[in-house]
Amino acid sequence: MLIGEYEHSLDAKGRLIMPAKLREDIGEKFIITKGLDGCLFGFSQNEWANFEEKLKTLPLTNKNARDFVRFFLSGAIECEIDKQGRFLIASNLREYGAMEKEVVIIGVGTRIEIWNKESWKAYNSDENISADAIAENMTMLGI
Amino acid sequence: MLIGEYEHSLDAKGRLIMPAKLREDIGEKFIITKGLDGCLFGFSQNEWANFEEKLKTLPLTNKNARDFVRFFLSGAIECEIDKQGRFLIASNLREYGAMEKEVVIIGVGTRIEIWNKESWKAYNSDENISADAIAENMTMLGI
DNA sequence: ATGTTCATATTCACCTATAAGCACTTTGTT
DNA sequence: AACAAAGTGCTTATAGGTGAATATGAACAT
Repeated sequence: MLIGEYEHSLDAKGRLIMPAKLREDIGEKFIITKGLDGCLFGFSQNEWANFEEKLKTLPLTNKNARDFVRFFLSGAIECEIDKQGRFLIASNLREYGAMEKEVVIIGVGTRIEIWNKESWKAYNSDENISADAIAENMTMLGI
Repeated sequence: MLIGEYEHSLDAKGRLIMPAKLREDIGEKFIITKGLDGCLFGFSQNEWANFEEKLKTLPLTNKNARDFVRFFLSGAIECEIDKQGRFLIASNLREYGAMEKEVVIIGVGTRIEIWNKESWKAYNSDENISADAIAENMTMLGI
């Protein structure tokens, strides 16, 4: 189970440390791709395989399906963690996530998310995320 | 599995580097043809065989189906990657894709797509691709 | 407090993939 | 035969990716 929030920084070549606590669950090789709300998603190979299976069933003739598949597959790349615990974030993904130096990595159960630190702070600001609203949704889900 | 996004440029003779990460999966010889949404499609020999099979099942009696088959088969050409990792894009296909110099190659699972860089940027603009639509599709697929 | 260990940050050096230029070959045209 | 156009192959330069070494700093044990 991928959980927690970790602050780290990209090196000059765009590499990032995978927090030690996530390393085992995410695996030595994993996949990152464009996510929602301006972050990047990272999946373990197992989780990604599930996802790919679903994408394969979508019809080529449907424009909406093409868009969806293009978004995730063209944005995806396999990463490998090096001996020092780092992995490279491809330049197009760094650009998509507006990442320069300080980033936040969070565990979200089945995946990790990589955020530009500023975006993460903005996303978590009171205007955007309120504990009350979250509590309300919890009730809806019967938690 | 063909994934990722790569920016490269055509040389003066219309040749293009096949990104190192796609080279193994696409094979030394592969097929490119006219694609949808203004790009070119590229298939490995295996995937092309699959695709041809599907085209064969379409009813010749249906004008739409005839058009569809003609579109893909008439545009198709076999390409070979040279020692330096490049392949030639036939001039009619370059013309179809409005390609001059800067192009983007993406992996989309079973095929690659070759886009004029400008068209790709336009395709990915907010007006065209909405996060809401993607999120909705994700929910539908149970991701 | 001091020393030890582990995780992360930083720097540098090397190597590979790609870009770009040029020359040669082939093909088709006049 | 001479030429132009298109295709092929080689060479060199460079940016970006990769790996190693070292520095920093926090956590923990003595």
